[in-house]
Amino acid sequence: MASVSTLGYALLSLLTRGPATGYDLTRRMREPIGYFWVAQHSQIYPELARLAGAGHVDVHEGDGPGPRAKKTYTITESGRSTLAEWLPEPPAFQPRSEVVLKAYAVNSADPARMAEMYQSIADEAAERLQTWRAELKTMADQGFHHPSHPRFGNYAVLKIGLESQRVTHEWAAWLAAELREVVSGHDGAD
Amino acid sequence: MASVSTLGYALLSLLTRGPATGYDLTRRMREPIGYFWVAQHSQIYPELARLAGAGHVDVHEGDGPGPRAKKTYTITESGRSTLAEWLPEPPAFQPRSEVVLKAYAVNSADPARMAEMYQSIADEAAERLQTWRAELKTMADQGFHHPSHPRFGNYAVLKIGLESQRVTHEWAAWLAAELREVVSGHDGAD
DNA sequence: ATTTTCATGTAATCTGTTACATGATTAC
DNA sequence: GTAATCATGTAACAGATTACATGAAAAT
Repeated sequence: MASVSTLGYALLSLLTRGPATGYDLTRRMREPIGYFWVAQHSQIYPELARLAGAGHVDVHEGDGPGPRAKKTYTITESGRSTLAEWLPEPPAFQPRSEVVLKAYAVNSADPARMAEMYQSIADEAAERLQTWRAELKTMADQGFHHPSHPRFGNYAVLKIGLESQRVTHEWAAWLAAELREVVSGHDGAD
Repeated sequence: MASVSTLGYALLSLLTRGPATGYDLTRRMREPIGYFWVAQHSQIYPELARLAGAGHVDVHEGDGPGPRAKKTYTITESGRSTLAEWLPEPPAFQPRSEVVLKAYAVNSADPARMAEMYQSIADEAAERLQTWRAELKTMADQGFHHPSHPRFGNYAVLKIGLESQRVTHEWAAWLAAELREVVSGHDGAD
């Protein structure tokens, strides 16, 4: 009884949205769950084979565009119940942010260059914030914001994605401004 | 010229706060940078050896409590400049949150149990929020909030940590409330 | 004509976790 | 006396990234 990895559960979650090929899943792993969970196709293909071996997904082979057959995966009852058991278990926190790590060591580098870097982070976050805000609105218009809607999960993920970008934007902009103050020389003692 | 891993840079960052043993670094890797970067001692010891081999840290061996010598590491000029070059480079985003992944699949599980789980997450975040708020105040009282203070990095990390917990708290509480509504049956159509 | 998209796989490498292993000193 | 803290290491395994490899069809 090979236990399922977190990536396996991520794939099962994606397959609750409907059958898909490994290729499809690689793309779906970007929006919106990809804002919080990433995987390359080289990781996805072997994992799908494992899930199929465990009976959590069914495979249908058809003609492919390239030299190999195209495989469409469908979640099975076993897959659904395995997923349902895993979901309410207390999830692990997994930090690890290079953005924040660099802030920890911020005074070990040139403040002007660090200010530039954090300003870029702030700008990118602001852009994402705008895009995702529009996406969230579209989802709400489609009724995804109702907790019983089958795509409520997409809505919930985008919602925290939005808030995370807002926090990143505000924090990075603050940090960039503080660093620019150091550069300009007047430190503004309070 | 073996290039330094992200963990290596994390250790160099910690060593800018002063010399330390691998054991010390394992503990320092918890507060506050540990809120955003974690590592076990089994990963830290070999990495310190690599940094020493590359000349980024100096080692001083002394009497240890156990069968082996106690090694105290100090960052070198080479270590400082390597760190300073890495810092302004655009950092990689590394998502990967089990908490959010589970939200993506939230309607594949029992809503009552999921509501409980997210309520726990919300409660834990609220607790951390309180603790970290107090810590941030202590830091500000010590002058860490000035960008030229050698421990400004600690302050900056704690600041985003706080905001992240706030967002997690609000989002998880919202999600738990929505799920409880599903359980109680009246969905409140808008 | 060339690039992008569709589609699947493997190999080598790197990163990270869990478990094993040792032993002195200090606090309860 | 027992548990926690100090202190360092290795081995086995699991998870993830980068690069290699193939090839048709559609779009530019």
